[in-house]
Amino acid sequence: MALGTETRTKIPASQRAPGRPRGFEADAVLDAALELFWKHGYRTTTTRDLESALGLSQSSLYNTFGSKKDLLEAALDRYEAMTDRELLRPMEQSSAGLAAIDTFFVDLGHWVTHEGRRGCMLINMMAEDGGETDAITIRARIYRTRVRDALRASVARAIAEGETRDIDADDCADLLLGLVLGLNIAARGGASDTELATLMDAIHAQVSGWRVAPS
Amino acid sequence: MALGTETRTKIPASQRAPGRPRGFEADAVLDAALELFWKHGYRTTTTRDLESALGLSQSSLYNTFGSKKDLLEAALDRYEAMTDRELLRPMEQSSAGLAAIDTFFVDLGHWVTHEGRRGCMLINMMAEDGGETDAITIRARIYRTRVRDALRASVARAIAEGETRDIDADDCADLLLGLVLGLNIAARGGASDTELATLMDAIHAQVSGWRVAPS
DNA sequence: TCGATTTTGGAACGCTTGCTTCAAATAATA
DNA sequence: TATTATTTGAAGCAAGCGTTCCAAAATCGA
Repeated sequence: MALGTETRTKIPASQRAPGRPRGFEADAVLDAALELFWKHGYRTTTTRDLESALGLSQSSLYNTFGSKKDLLEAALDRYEAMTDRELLRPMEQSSAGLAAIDTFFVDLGHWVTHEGRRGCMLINMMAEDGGETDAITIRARIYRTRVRDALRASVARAIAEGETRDIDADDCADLLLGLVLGLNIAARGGASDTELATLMDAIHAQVSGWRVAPS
Repeated sequence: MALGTETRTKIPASQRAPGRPRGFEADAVLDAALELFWKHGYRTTTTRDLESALGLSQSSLYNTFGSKKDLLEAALDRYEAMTDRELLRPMEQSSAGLAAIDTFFVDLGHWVTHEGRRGCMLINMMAEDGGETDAITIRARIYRTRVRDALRASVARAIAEGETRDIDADDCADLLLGLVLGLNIAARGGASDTELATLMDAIHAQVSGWRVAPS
């Protein structure tokens, strides 16, 4: 019986397809975890919360993802893909100038107020972490740069097409990034609907003010 | 022996000056607690942290202030007085228009970056709490209104004195308040010195752009 | 069907949390 | 000095945290 064991070492364990299969799909679980971290924050989401919301035991959770921080990282990967797809690429691939910025902020407004004022998860994490975790700090910095560059490109397009009066693309992009951060914390931190709408209006008025001919 | 107890009930306990006196000054302790909450946040500051930093035992702490949340409230009272004195009243009492806004943002820049990027404590609390605690939400809302109104008054002064071109004071104030929030989260959330300086420059450029004659 | 290998549920661990308890210490009053 | 009222320090409490352990369950190649 106990013969023919010599072939076992040749095949990597990851390809031998042994053992009990998983009772869940990792991606679906990641999306559910993303939802929790996004809505309630990292620290306040406990592994017990995850257990009951994701429908799998803590042992499976740790067995699959490693640790709570690892799970957050994996969820953030998915989140970045989401923002890329739904917020940033549309602006980057648009041929419009100021109009692209307008639609970006409208989309962002929906994004951060959707389902109980979740804000932007990456900015939430950056605020919650407070620069203590390198992985988060770096991730947030890259994200900010990405948003700023996309905004700058739109402003540059507007300038190139003679859509605007004399403005500096970098200053505009920096200002808008600051407003993205401000809008996020306003949405997340309990500002009223009125307050939020007011801020959105002010941002829109600002962008409109860059146009050559007053609308 | 057990005689002459009839006078005891006539005098209120708070005025009879009995018992062992405190070994600390409440105001100094409040300032130290404020420091901790400001720098490290509310949740991450434990009662043991307070115990060792304030130099008094937890029993004294609870005996004097009630609870951790009560201590935060008392510390926030002091913080509000600080911001009033050092940030808001100078702008409110200034006779300048746009220049008052410029100095406000310079002061704010120092304020939020001082001693390891503490940000503005009230905005920190509003972000950390996420609209869950009414006391915090209301306090933050009042503060935002206060900042916004002071900014609006300065813009209105600039308009009245013909310092600016055609702008709307309310839109400007809302925009600037959004930038106050953005600057805070940038400082608190691990943005680099360069990034912060860049944002400050963009804000300054924005305010300068409101002037009639380009500087 | 056997043995190897993995996942699963549940219990448990060690640690930290906000808060309380209580006897000892301290000081003004009578 | 005895009484009374208050603070203080140390220990302790129950609950919650992230994480680990382990026997039972489930699958596949042989």
